[in-house]
Amino acid sequence: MSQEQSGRAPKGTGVEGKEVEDLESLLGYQLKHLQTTLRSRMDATLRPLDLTTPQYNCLEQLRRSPGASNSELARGAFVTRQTMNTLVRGLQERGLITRPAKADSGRILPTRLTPAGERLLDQAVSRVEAISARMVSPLDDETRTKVTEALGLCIAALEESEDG
Amino acid sequence: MSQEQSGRAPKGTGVEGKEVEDLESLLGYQLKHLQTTLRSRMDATLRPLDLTTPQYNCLEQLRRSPGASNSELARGAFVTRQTMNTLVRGLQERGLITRPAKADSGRILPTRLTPAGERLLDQAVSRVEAISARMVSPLDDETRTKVTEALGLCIAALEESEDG
DNA sequence: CTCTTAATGTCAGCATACTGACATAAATGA
DNA sequence: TCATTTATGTCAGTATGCTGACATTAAGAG
Repeated sequence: MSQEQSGRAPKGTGVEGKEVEDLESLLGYQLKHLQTTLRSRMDATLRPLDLTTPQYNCLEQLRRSPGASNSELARGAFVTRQTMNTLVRGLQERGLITRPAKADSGRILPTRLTPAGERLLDQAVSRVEAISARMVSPLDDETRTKVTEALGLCIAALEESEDG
Repeated sequence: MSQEQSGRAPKGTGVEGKEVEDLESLLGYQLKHLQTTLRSRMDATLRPLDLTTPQYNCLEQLRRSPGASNSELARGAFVTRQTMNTLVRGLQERGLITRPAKADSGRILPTRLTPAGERLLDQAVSRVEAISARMVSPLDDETRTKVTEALGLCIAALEESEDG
C-alpha cells in the first residue's frame, strides 16, 4: 500500500492517497470486467444457435484457416491444445466440422468446416458482430486504434520476460 | 464472405479491404489475448503460494470488504455466486478464511480473512503487483487513464441494453 | 544413421464457471 | 395481514481451461 512502487507519483497532487489507490490494477480490473461482460453477451446471443463463445471462436478461426491443426487452433484461441481438443470433438460430433481419423503424413489431423458448419457460422457471425459493434460504439476511430495499440503494448510487456 | 453486413465501410479508403478486415473485433481479440496472458502470468507467480488467480481475487476483495457475503464476493469478482461458493469453500478448508456455519439474522454468512489468510495475501499482493506494474509499464499516465476510461465506456455500452 | 529436440495428439485429473433448479429469508405492495 | 418479489445459499449437471504425463512423428545435430 505505502511502498513506493517506482517513484512515479500520481497521487502527489495533494494530501491523501486513499481513493486513488491502484490506478495500475484498475486497468486489470476493467479488463476483467469488460471481458466478462463481452463473453456473457456473446454467450447469450449465441445460445439460440446452440453455440458457445469458444465454439464460435473455433469455427470462425477455421473459416480463415481451413485445414488447421488442433494445435494451431489452440494457439489462435489462446487456449491449450487439450482444451481445444475437447472443443473440436464436440463440434465434430455435431457435424459442424470434419477431421480425418488418421493423418496421411505426420500426426496432424487437418480440420475443416462442413457445409452445416458454414451455415451456422454465418448466422453466428452477424449476431456476434452486432455485439462487437455495440461494444466499440462509444469510441471514435482514433481512440479505438489507440486503445488497441495500448493493449498490444501491454501484451508485449507481459510476454517479453520468461519466454512467451 | 461477400455478403455486405451492415453497410458500414471502414474499408472505404481505397482499393482493397482484406488486411483491415475487423478493426472492431480486433479490440475483442486483443482483449482476450491480454486477459489470457495476464491470467497466465498471475497463476505462475501465485503457484509457489499454492494460490490461483480467482482465489487471490477473493482474498484481496475480502481484505477490502471484511464480512462480505458470498453473493457480494461473486459480484465483485464478476462470477456467479455458485462459482464463488466453491471458491470460498476451498479457501475455508485451508483455513485462510472463516465463515459461520449458520447465519444470525438472514441467510448471509459473513466471510472474513484469518490471520493465516492475511499473511498469505500479503505475499501474494506484492507478487501480483509486480506483474500488474509490468503490464502497464509501456503506458504513460495519460494513456493509462485514457485506456481505462475507454474500457469503461465499452462496458457501459454493453451493459446498458437488456438489463445488466 | 543415431541421438536429441521439438511438435502433435491424447489420456487423466482437477479447478473454474456457467445454467437450471430449489428452499429459505427479507423486503415490498396490495 | 398476505401475496409477490427479490436476494441468498446451495445442489446438480455440464462446459471450459489448466497441469502433468505419455506415445508418436518430424526435424536437426552429431
